[in-house]
Amino acid sequence: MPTFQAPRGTTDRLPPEQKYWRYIESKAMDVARRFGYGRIDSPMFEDAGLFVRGVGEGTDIVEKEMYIFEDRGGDMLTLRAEGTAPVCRAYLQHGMQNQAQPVRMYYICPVFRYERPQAGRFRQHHQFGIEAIGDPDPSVDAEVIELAWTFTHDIGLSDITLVTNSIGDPECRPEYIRSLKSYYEKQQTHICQDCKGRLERNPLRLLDCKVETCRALGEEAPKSTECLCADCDTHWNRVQSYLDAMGIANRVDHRLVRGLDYYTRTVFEIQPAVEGAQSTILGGGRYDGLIEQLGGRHTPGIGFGSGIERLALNVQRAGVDVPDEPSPQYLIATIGEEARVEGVRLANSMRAIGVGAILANGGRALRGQMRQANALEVSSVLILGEDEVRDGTVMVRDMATSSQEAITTEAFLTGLRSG
RNA sequence: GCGAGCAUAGCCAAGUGGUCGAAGGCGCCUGUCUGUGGCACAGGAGAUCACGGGUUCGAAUCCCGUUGCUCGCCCCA
Repeated sequence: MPTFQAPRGTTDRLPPEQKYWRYIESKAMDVARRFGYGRIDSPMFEDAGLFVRGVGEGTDIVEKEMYIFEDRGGDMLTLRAEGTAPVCRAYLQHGMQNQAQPVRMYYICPVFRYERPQAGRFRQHHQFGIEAIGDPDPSVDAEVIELAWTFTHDIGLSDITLVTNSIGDPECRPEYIRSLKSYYEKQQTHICQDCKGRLERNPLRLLDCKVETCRALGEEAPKSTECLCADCDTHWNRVQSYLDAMGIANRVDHRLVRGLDYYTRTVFEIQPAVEGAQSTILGGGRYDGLIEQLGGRHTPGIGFGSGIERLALNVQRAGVDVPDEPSPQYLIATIGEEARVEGVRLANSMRAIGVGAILANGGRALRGQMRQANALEVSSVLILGEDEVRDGTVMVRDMATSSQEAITTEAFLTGLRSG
């Protein structure tokens, strides 16, 4: 064991894995561009109260998963525990209610939660997320879901399912929760120990219990979509008809509820086909009460978050053909100290005009330097020895064809400049 | 927070009490080829066998503790 290791639940992302991230991030940025979402980067830590007020005091995230600390000035801060609350905070702080609504923003950033790590779950993970704030219209729900669906397909995932539900709003949800509770209270003897606690603390979560008998009960439980008030019902039906119009198939699952308190009306997730507990790759919903909760005027909003580690895992599993990071183009091999100086000078000139060049390990024989070129998969090697230094030339060897020719250094650089 | 499994070089790993001053493979370095890669061959470097304690004449191997990792539950991306 080395003296120091990356902290539990964190990982080093090494060069060979970078291509997956570059791929996913570039697809994310491109889909955001097409839908008119602008990037926002918020701080990695925030006032602890932001998450307590936003996400909800009773949630697991706030209760036991936040990285919370007091800084040297005595402020209570929290490493970003989720993506939506900071964006809403920024919306308020910068007076974005004065922009054309909705304000569309996306982010790619790390998220921190103190959890036991396992497959697809980390203490520091990364999310691509979007938020559309300031418009209650169901077409925005449909747009956000369309963006999610487009994005997951753009990165090459096709064996995935979109699951949707509506959990109502403050007007109709209390009534729904009452009927849910009374249904489960009659089944007291059949539900698991955890669910007995949920009955008091968070009745909605009774629905997504994994225990077999509880699952069966959940199937038969009252459905939130059947208890919606008139406004929520209209909203829900419109979202569904817009999704229909776009041909986006979704499975309505009345057991889909989400763990953050701020959700209202539309909630949705995208799940891959593979079995496994940590399978959800994207999840979101509407949060019409959140901005008010954070001290602003009543402002509707909707968005989603998507875990990049889980996306990368699924991209690899699906065998998606991800383009390789470009390998360096030129390696400069030198023989002897005089040539070494020329090599340093040449590399400097090449880099100055924007061409990639790396100097071979000079302590090695030419043979060893060539082996290095091969290992690095460079396309060409520039060889500098006594002859080249004397003649002011460079030997350009094409590694694919094994052909080489000497040309003057000046001509070589001119060739590079002209492309 | 709860439960289970695992821990031998950078990576994969053999080994289940003495023949281990630890096999093999990948990777790395050198040479065969004194200025030329991929292949082959030869050689080399690299391991407090996670850490601490115990049992034993003897421990990588058995026992206990610690730490770490992995997987599952909870929850979530």
